[in-house]
Amino acid sequence: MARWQPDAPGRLAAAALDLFEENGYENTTVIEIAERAGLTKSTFFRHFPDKREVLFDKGTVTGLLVDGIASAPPTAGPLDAVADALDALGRTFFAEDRREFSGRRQAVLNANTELREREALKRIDLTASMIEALNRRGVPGLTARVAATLGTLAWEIAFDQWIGSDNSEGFGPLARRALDAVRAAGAEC
Amino acid sequence: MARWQPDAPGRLAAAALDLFEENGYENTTVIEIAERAGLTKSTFFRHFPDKREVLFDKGTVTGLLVDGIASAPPTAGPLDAVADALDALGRTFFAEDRREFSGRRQAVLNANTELREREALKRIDLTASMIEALNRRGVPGLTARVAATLGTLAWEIAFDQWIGSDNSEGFGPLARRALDAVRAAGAEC
DNA sequence: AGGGTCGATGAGACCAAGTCCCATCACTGG
DNA sequence: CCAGTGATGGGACTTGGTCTCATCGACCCT
Repeated sequence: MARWQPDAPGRLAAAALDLFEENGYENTTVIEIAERAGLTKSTFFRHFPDKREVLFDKGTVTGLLVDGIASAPPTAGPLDAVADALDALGRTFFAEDRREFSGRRQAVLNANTELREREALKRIDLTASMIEALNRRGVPGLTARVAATLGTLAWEIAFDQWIGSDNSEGFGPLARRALDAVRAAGAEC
Repeated sequence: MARWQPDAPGRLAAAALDLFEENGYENTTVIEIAERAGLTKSTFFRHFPDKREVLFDKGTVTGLLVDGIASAPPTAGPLDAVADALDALGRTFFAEDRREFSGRRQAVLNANTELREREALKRIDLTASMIEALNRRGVPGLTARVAATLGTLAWEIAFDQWIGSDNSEGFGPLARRALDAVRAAGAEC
């Protein structure tokens, strides 16, 4: 078996996504994933702590969001800072070339409860990171919690639109509009 | 081994909570749980789909919340309906005699990522149920989403206070206050 | 060129979660 | 007293995940 080919984690992730699409998550074995990537079970678990994690990137999104919140203008309110961060995310991570992949990945996630569960945990941890970032801007506890929660909701809405529409206008603008809509809906509660 | 003792699921859940407190979730085996309850592994998995689920009740909370939202006065706004539902929950489920148990259980959940993950999924499913219930009241999509999300946040805040304080004033009032605070924080975003 | 070091991989034993099938027991009604 | 039914026990089996050790490949240094 040929060793030393580059980017083992990337090959494993690609193989996993393919197999999950073909046969479903539950009907796919870690050994099968590893074999398709030209590797072994041992190596799979050396790169990913468990089978689910192969579909999740390691904190780069969180980092981008936290940085985006931190670097928003000091005059910006909590939700404005979140909007800036989502916009930054749209420029760097949720770029057009990643849209098809994101859609495929999300379809796989939606099809399996175990994966949805992992996604739910990631979402909570992400929200917690946003709260911390807002706290560091001086936003008081509860306000930060509300802003981060609404920001996560806007993210979710914008993401669904982004992977759904064809002639898309990019994640950033969609997120801004979603956040405005959420803000408006919150006002009339 | 004595068979036919009553309430196998309850005995399993109690044994599990005890063992998780003593040795931690990861260091506890399903077989150990079953043995302490006077049962076997087979019976455990007959009552619970997996090891995590032994700490989660089967949808009664969701039912209570959905009913509470449905039976709120027609004039009540979305967040008011949610407040009524949380109040109903405080009267029927989060009663004083369940407080100590809830605290123990929550401590175990917080100590383990796998359990936090399951909790995160439950929270999302609960929020989805609340959204549906609000939709059935005529609350439009996005507004319902925001209201349910803020309601879940208020729940979380109130629950932490409820299991934390000693001379507690009950879950219902705490939830109402939390919801008001969340509403106020949302206004200044 | 050759030997040594080091990080990444392979191989396989091992444990626990979860599934499945079948035997067995206890309670119920006739 | 006996047949039926539902809950339990028992054990084989698959898979996820951990661990340890051997091995390989690249790079470095002389």
